[in-house]
Amino acid sequence: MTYELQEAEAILKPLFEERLLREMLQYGELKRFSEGDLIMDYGKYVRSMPLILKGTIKVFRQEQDKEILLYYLSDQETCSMAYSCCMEARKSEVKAIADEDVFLVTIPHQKLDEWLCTYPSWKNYIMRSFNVRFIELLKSLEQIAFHRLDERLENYLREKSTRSGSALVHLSHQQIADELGSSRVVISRLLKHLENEGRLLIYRNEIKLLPSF
DNA sequence: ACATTAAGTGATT
DNA sequence: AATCACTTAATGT
Repeated sequence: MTYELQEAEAILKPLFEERLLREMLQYGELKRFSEGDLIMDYGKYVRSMPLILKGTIKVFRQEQDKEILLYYLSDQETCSMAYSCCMEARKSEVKAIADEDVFLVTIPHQKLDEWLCTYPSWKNYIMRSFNVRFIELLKSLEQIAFHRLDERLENYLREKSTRSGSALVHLSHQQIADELGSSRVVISRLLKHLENEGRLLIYRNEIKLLPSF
């Protein structure tokens, strides 16, 4: 057994029952991507569903000329969009890019549906994934509907900071603008304002959140 | 020293 | 809150 298989097995073991785990390793394909790699693009047929073993993926959606970040996928998560796409053999409506090095296993579409009937742990996993994404979507809907950009920016920075466990967030104003669906100029202004209030410090490509944040 | 990229700012919509 | 046009500052070669 290769090292890759062992690694995959170790990660999946706590999630699924033994027989499903065997099938998964038998029919699934293990893939690795490096930071920045294009994993899925608009218009490509989705014939398998990825299950992330390690790393983070950003999922985007394009509407006219704008592109917005839909969500991140991380360890042990799967893409609900991919699920519905490949069940109906539709083309991808999203683009996925590796945010950091990614190790994943792809489940062929025939198995998705088959396992749903045979393995309770698979059904639970799929249901939970949909639920997690749904809750998250409700949250971002609430953010957009009820909070102004300055509040969203603060929440965004807070999340980045706690996620990385550091008060230093290394992102350019442009990157932040892209993720919040705003423009660089606006983000720069809001950040400047927060800096004047003494709540953070701005460096090049880096923002330091002060204790008062 | 020069080019490139990031950030700051006033004016306009 | 977005866009434009322009400036200033930081970094890379």
